[in-house]
Amino acid sequence: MTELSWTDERVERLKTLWAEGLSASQIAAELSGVTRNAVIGKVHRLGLSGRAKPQNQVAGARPRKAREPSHPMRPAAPITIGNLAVKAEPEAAPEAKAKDAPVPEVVAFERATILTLTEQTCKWPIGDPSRDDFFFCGRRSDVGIPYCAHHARIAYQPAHDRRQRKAS
DNA sequence: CCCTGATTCGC
DNA sequence: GCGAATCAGG
Repeated sequence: MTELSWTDERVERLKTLWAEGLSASQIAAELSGVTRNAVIGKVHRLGLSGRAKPQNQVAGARPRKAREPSHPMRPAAPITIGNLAVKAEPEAAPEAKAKDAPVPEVVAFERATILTLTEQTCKWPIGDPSRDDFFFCGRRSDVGIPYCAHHARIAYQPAHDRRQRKAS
């Protein structure tokens, strides 16, 4: 039974995955038989977009660029510092499906910069590396370990597969 | 060039 | 309603 259409179940998964922050292509790879375009198209038709739903919308207003102001803090791509290869965390683990408290997790960062990184400095990236307000966690880490205990945990968590399919 | 989502428009 | 093609950005 390979009904190729947006059944309730499929739409549900789409919503869930989208809400979890998976990219359209990843979702497309997850749901067989659909391309990322299809996913995006459906997402828009469903009214989901940007993953942010400001319940109120001025009638008539058409905020073309209602995009998210980027993530305030998110490790993304791997970073290479000298001969130290720093891997950004694979995927932030969805705490509890937006159910419990968001958990502020405000830690005392040391605002380390590349110049102040040492073998014992946590190299967890904070912010957007392309911005000037970017810095590293900087707390003390064990020798040989790129992250402090806190971030090492996060970095190791997931066992998810990097599903990056290529459509033809 | 890789990727991302947004929008358009023929079906 | 659907999604490929296209567009715009990183």
